[in-house]
Amino acid sequence: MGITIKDVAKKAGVAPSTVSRVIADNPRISIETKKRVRKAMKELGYHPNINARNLVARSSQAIGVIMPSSADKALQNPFFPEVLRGIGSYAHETQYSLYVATGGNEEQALEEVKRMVNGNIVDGLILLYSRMHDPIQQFLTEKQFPYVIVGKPSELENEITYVDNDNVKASKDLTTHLIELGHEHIAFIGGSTELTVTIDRLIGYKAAILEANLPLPTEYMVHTEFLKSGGREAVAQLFQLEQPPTGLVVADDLMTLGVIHALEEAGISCPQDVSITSFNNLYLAEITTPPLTTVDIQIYQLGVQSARCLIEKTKNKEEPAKRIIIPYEIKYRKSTTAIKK
Amino acid sequence: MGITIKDVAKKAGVAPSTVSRVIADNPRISIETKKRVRKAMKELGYHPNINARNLVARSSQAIGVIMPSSADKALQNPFFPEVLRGIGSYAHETQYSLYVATGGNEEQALEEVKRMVNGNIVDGLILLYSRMHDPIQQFLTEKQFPYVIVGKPSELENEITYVDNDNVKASKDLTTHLIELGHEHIAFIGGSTELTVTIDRLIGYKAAILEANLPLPTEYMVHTEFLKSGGREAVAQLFQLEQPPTGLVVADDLMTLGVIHALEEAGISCPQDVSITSFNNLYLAEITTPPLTTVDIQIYQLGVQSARCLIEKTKNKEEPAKRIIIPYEIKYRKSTTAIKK
DNA sequence: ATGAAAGCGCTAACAC
DNA sequence: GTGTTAGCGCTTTCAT
Repeated sequence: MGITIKDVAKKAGVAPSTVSRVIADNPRISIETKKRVRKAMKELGYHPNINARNLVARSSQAIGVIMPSSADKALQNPFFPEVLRGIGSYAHETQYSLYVATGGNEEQALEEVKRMVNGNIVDGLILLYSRMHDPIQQFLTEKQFPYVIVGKPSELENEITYVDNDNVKASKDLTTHLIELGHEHIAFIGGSTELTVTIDRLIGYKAAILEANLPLPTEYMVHTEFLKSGGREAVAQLFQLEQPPTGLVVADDLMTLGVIHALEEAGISCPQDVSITSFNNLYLAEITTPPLTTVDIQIYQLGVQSARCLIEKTKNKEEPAKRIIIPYEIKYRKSTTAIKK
Repeated sequence: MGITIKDVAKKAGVAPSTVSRVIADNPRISIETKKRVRKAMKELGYHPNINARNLVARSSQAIGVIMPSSADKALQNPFFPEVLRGIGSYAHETQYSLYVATGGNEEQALEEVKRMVNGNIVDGLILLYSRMHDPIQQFLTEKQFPYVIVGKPSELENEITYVDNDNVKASKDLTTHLIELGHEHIAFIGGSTELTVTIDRLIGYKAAILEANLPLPTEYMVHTEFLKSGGREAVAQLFQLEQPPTGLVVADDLMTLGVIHALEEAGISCPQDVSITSFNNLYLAEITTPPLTTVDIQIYQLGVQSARCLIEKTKNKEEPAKRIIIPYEIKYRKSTTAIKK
C-alpha cells in the first residue's frame, strides 16, 4: 500500500535521490527532469511519507498546543477555539501540523507533554495558559525544548518567549473609563490568583484607582473560580457591603455573563445600578443584555503570533527569547454609563 | 542527540532486537533480561522515537479531528472544546495523539485532510460536523480511509459510522413540553439547512406540532446563520407576524442567547411573553437570564464515543459501520412556563 | 530466549 | 545535473 519515491523514480527513469530533490525543489535539478518527475508523481498519485521524512530530518514539522487541564470548566471558554484557529491558520500556511493535548488533569497533561517531546512528535509547544509553579514549564525549560506561552510567564520573564496583551494597561484603561464616567466605587472580579492574567488585570485596576485617589478597600477585590457558579458568590460578597460598588471590572466576558445574571437575580440592573467592564470581546459580548464594554484582546492574533514565534524558534534554536505584545482595543457598549447623581 | 535502542542494548548487554521486544513486552523474553533492559532504559533516559516506530509500523497512533471551516463564527461555540476534551480524554487513555485541523476555508480544510491522510500522519479522522455534499467526506470515502462523524451523515447513513443524539426525538420532546405547557403557537429557529443537525431538530419539532394538531405556518420555521447577528432577524421576522409565537424551539444555546437579547430589545420578555427551549446545555445555559430549558446532549460523551469508535475501526478495518446514539436529558429551567390564559 | 540482518521510505553526503 | 550509497531508529522475520 502506498506509492514510494522508488516507484516514481522508476516511472520517470531517474534515481530516487533525484525524486527527493525534486520534492525539495532543489535548484540543481534541470527543469526538464523536474517536469518529468512531477508528471510521474501526479500519474501515480504519489504522496511523501511524512514519517520517513521526519525520521531522517529529525523534526516533525508539527507543533503542539497544550490546553489548561480541563478539570475546571474554563475550557468551555470560546477563547480556546479562537486561539486555536489563529494557531492553526499560521500552521497551515507554513505546512506545519497541529497537535493538541487537553490534559484531563495536571498529571496527564505532563504525561502528554513528555510523550510529545520525548517521542519527537512535535518540534515545539505553545502553552495556552500561564501558571505559577507549573511542572510542564519546568520540564520544558530543563530540556531546553522550544516553547512559547500565550499569556505572561510568572517567572523568568526575560528568558521565555511569550505573546500577550498589555493587560495592566488595558485594565487601567478600563478602570479609568469608569472613573471618568463618575464612578468612585469600583470593584474588581478576577479569576484564580495563580493565573498571571488575573494578576496583571488586578494591578492595572489598582493603579487606576490609586492614581485617582479613590478608596481601595480589600473587599473590592474578589477572586472566584473562573467560571464556577457564574460569579454568584462574588456578587453576593460585593453587594452586601455597606458601600457596594457602582462600577465593576471583570476579568472575562464569560464570567461577566454570570455576574450579570447574579445581579439580576438580586434585583440590581446593569447599567442603571452598576456599570460593568470586561475582557476578551468574545462573540457573546455583543449579544448579552446589555452588550458589554469589553477589551478586544485580539485572540486570533494571539494565536497567529504565538505560532509564528514558535516556528521561528524551532528553526533557529538560538533565537533569543522575546515578548510580543498584541495591541488591544476597548469596545464601548451599553454595559457602562455615567453615574447618576 | 537522543538515546537510541542501540545505546540501551549495549548498556544492557543485549541485542537491539531484544530491547525492542522488551518495549513491546514480548512474552518470550525472560523476566530477568526484561528487568535488566528496563533498568538500562531508565538510567539512560531512553524514549522511543515515534517516527521510526511509525515508519515501520505503517501507523501513526494518532487521530485527526476536523473542525468545521472557521469562516463563520460557529467555532466560537463552546461545543467544540468540549467534544475535543472528550476525544482527548479517550485518546490519552489509549496512548493516541490528537491532531486537529481548523481549516480556514473549505479548500484549506480539504488540503489539510489530504496531507494528514496521504502523509500517514493519522490513522483515522473524526469530523466535527456533518454537511451535505462535503468534498472531505467524498475524499475519505473514496480512499476508504477510516473516519467517524459526530452528528449524522447526510447520506449513506448505513455505511458511515457516526455518533449522535436522537435529535428528532429530543426536539419532539422539547416541543411537546411547550405544548403541554399550553402553548399553541410555537416557532422553530434553526441554523443552516445544510446541517443535518438542523434538519433533524426541525423534523422533531414538526412531528410534535402535527401530532398535536396545531397550526404549522411556514413562517414559523426560521433559519438563520448559526450565530450571526444573534438571531435578531429571526426574532424580527417572527414577532412581526399577525400571530407571533408564544413558544420557541431554538437549535443551539448560543443562538438562544442572541434570541433573548433581540427579544429584550423588542420589549418582549422571556418567559413572561415567550417560552424558550434550546439545545446543548452549554455551561452558559445556566447563567443566562433566565436560565435555559435545554437538552443536555452530553457533548463530552459524544467526543469520547467517537474516539472509541474510530480507534476500534483503525485497529480492525473490517469493523462494520455503526451508529452510536448518546442519550440526552432535558434540563428544565426558567425559560419555559405555562401559557397565561 | 536471544541475536543477526533486512528493510520501512526518505534524505544527504559523496561520487562522477 | 544526476546516480550511488549509507544511514535515520525501529520492528520483525529467520536463525540458533
